[in-house]
Amino acid sequence: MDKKESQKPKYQILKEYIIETIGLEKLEPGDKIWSENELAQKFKVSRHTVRQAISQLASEGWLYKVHGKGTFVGDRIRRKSNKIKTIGVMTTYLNDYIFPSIILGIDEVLSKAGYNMVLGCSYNHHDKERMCLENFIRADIHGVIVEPTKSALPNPNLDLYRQIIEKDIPMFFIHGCYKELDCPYVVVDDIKAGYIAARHLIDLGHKRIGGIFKIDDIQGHYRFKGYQMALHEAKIDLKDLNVLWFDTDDKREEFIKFDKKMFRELTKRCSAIVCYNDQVALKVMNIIRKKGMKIPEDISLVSFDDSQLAVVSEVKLTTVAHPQKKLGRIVAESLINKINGGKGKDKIKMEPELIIRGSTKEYK
Amino acid sequence: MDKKESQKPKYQILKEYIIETIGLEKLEPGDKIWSENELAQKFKVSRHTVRQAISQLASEGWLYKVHGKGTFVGDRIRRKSNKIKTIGVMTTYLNDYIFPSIILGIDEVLSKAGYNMVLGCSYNHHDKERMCLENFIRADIHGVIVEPTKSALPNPNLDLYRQIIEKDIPMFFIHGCYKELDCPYVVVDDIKAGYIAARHLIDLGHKRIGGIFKIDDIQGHYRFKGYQMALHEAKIDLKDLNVLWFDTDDKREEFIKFDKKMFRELTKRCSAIVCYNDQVALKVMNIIRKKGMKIPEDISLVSFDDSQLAVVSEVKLTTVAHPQKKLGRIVAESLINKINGGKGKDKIKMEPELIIRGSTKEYK
DNA sequence: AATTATTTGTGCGTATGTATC
DNA sequence: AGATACATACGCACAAATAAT
Repeated sequence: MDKKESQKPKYQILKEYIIETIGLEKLEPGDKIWSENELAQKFKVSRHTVRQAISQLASEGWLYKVHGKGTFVGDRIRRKSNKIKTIGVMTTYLNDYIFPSIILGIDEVLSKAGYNMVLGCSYNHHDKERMCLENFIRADIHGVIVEPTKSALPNPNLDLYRQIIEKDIPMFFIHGCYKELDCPYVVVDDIKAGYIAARHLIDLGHKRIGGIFKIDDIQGHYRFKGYQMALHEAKIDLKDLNVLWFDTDDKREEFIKFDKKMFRELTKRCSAIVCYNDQVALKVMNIIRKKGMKIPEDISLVSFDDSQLAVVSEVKLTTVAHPQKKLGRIVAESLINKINGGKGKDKIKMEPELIIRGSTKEYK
Repeated sequence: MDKKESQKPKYQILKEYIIETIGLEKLEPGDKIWSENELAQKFKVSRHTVRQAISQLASEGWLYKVHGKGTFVGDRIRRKSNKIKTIGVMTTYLNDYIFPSIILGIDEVLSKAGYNMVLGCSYNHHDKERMCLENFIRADIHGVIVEPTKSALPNPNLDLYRQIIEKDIPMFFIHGCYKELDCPYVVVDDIKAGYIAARHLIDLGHKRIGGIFKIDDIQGHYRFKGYQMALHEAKIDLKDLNVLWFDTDDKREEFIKFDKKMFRELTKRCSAIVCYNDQVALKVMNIIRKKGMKIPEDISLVSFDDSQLAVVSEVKLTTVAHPQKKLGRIVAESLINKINGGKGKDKIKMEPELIIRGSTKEYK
């Protein structure tokens, strides 16, 4: 047993002892520790050895020394890194839609707690996502908030996420989480949201209810699932033809590349459509209007998120609200709590809320 | 002259010599440097002193040591920027208005160049501004982009700005610059913008042209100045009563705290109003509409920025466009250029452009 | 205001251990 | 096996900063 200890250099043992004792004796930052000579006597080593141990601890931030006064316990905040704590935040988009509000909520909490926020944006592409993550890791951040990129698809950047987890850097996902990772998250209950949306239409008497969902996003799948559940509960057959799927690139370029014929069919067959989000609803609204049909008289629309867009057009959108700023605040608070070693809820689901406006109407 | 040198400890002198020599002899990472004994003989110091110098340099990344082999020049890439370069960006607001677009433009350039972006938000208050700046400085960033807080008022945080300048951290302002600092900036030519706005109304035949401007913002002053110039040029007397001023807090809370009577007078006296920005124009529009007057039939409005808000209401705003994303890109590019030691333009003025929509009409 | 004790900072000499070639 | 180079460790001396007397 002596061997194991004696394999370690004496200064190493001393270092460990000092760190341990700081913890045990509950020394606060600024408290004085023993002088070099005291330690040397106590451990029966030379002062040189003590100095080696102490100077290394000092350069690591555990201690600081003042000439002529003594050696003191370092500022605990500075122990891990001299620098201010920084949180990496990555979302799929930055300036659009609900994202500014989410980021605002995060910033409110982080800046109040004295954290810096490093912002990255994946533009919902895996290569950009990878770049951001690499930046985060290199920047030596203290926590991460991520909105996953194409969360319903296999992710090529899981190695980086695992690296973050292995480094014990607290990480929260928002909106969804890669199913391969078991990570804390704050999400809106999208299944419920989908259910609420469809249920609202059913309650209004609609029976032929179509849906447009995003296929590369886990939120799209969940909202679809809720929609499906509501229809099933109401014993309405879900016809595959009534559901259209699109993906990120469709949306960004000119949206709804999917067969125009299919869309025409959809509007003919259905009296109501559940739209993946407000953006989609607006585009659908424009197309329908161009066909000479009216909303909500001819077709009812329900969308998701309650973004600024929802109230922009003449017909305000009935939409299932996303908590936006509140979600930002909650995820930031949870993350800080985790960083400070607190035991909070790991998986948080926020309740969606239906906001009824002008885009839905009773089916006569 | 010997004194100065001898005040420094020997190991310090040695450290400097070693760093210098690496540069002079163009030693590449991986090259071996002299052994501890060689250095000790060469400088006539003890080997212990050499070790002190070398071990510090090693912990700083300049050198690395291999037991039994020797001491080697460290990886140069790791030397200067082991950590990724980070740019601090502070704006007055985050989620509103044109700011998401500006930030997007900055992010596009920075992330492509491999920089991280640390985002801060002053909410246009000096205390928040101070917090952000302190964070930036502590975070050891490589460059700063700032939209000044209450740029027309004396600033209590100039000490921090000066600290940044003294540290030779490249800094660009956007939208305006504190007059006490001589800093690089990228701005919209707000005087010209103000001129264009008023000129447009004059060209439409308006003679009684009011204005609403922001008093704590330098942009407000410049836009007013342009407005003034246009009126003067057209030999229209500028009546003080036709100009209203508001400040940040007015806007944030319930806007236009200024005497309602004055505002009523303004709408009676004028056939057109130049509004500080789209937000103000929308509020003014609402008030005017409540009075039963119509835009642009009864009163013409010109605003600034061409934000998303400009096209939200039924009557789309005639507005002098802010380049938004482009401004973000330009300031980010300029900053990176400066960081890399390039000689670019320091003071950049971007041209505003009038976008004519539905809120202005010929004066009959 | 000067002195003294304490504490860290700098520096030298020496000895032994261990990794590499 | 031996030479070389770094790693650990001890002891000593003096300088410089600090605090208390």
